[in-house]
Amino acid sequence: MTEIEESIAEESPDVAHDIPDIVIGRLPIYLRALMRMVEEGDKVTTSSQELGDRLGVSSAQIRKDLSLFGDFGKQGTGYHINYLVQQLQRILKLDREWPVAMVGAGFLGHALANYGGFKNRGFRVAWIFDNDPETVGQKIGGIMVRHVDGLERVLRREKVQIAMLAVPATAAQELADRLVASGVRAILTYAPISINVPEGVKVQYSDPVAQLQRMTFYLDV
Amino acid sequence: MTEIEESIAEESPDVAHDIPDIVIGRLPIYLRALMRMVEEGDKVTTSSQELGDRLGVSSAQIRKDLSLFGDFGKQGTGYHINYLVQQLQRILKLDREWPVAMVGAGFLGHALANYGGFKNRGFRVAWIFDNDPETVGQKIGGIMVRHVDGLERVLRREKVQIAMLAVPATAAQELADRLVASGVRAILTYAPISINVPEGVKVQYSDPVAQLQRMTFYLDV
DNA sequence: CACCAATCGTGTAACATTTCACAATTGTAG
DNA sequence: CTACAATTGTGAAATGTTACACGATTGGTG
Repeated sequence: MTEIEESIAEESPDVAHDIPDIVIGRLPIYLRALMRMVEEGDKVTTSSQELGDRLGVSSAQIRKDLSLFGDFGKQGTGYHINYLVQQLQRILKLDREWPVAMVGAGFLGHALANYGGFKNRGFRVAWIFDNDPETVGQKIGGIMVRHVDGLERVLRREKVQIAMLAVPATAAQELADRLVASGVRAILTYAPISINVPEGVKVQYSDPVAQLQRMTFYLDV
Repeated sequence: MTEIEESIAEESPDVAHDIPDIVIGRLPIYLRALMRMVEEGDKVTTSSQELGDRLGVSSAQIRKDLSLFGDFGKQGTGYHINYLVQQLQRILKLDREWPVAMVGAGFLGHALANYGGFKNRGFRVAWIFDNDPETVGQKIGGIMVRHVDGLERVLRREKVQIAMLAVPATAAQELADRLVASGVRAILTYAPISINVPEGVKVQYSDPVAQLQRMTFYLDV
């Protein structure tokens, strides 16, 4: 699902070495379902079976994925939900709040900057950049929009590692280059174009049209 | 594969069931890059090598993927860009314009409905639904927002097969059920929750937080 | 015309991922 | 205290995906 072209992962101090990226991609999904169970509050433990049923994944896959990081479950009873949430947050380095830069404050950047869903999931939109004089200076979700000219200085100074890119396709590669040059190591881009980044930088793509196109193949006329 | 199976596959009008979904997922990316080449307009042909370099994919993978659908290239010269675009559009059933329903006209649904990028890529936001009396009746991108109560009637009547879902997590499953019951077969959802749908219905997920979480694993602290 | 560089399509090998199936462990009920 | 149902973690088998390597074909050049 997901799109192709991601840079190769650097090693993490912990266990990162031989964990397949495809497994890493499933952990946020597990975490999301587990946090939902916490909210529901009607159970203390769950099983790989129950979790898998909710997510449409086999129980064996969940057990195997989790076993790459440790023994989190208990035979006969399953997984303690709160404990597993904690462990997944630790593995994914979500036991902190990452400041994120939003580049592009058009319709989409505006909507995402306002999105309340980052809270409690590890992220906070901390800076917003745009190149439109009308937009610069306005506040979005309590954050002042800065001119994109100051991007390098701010990101370097604040050691920002994560950025979201919501600019036109024509500007995406240049801005990605500037983000990388400013120390950003993870980019979530909404521009409908593949961008090239050096090794060690991760890119995730979100192109609604490409996602729709992936489904029409299966539709009847 | 035996010879018999091979010839059946060749003659079968419906090649869909032997094609891995992961290949289908790459075709829109190829198409996107090829359409960009068309826009650039400086070349008539391209090669699997050039395309792969742009996308960070091996040339062999591109050749193998395409070869599942036919022989589109020519030894020595590569692929005729316009022809390959046409073929990919045909394969992905993008040689028409699919009407899409947008469910949820909050910040995100609003932004997506306004997004100009659907044009010329096979889609058109044709209906917008919301449950907020303030929003219903307003126009977004020239489309009148209807009350979600009328969803079933409209989608059935218009035979809509594709929907985008931009509603809170708590409402997502119920609305997905209603979409499916109304004949929708492909759902692109922005709600941060896994939804369950019957066989034959495709779902694509776009949860910005999950995508960010997938990258933090690789970041240094 | 003969040669050569470019490039495809593809069989096969290598590698990656998922599923299976079961011993081991746990908590519970009688 | 024992029997049992639930459930994990995991080695091995099955399945799926990618990369390699090469014959075949093409168009261009001398």
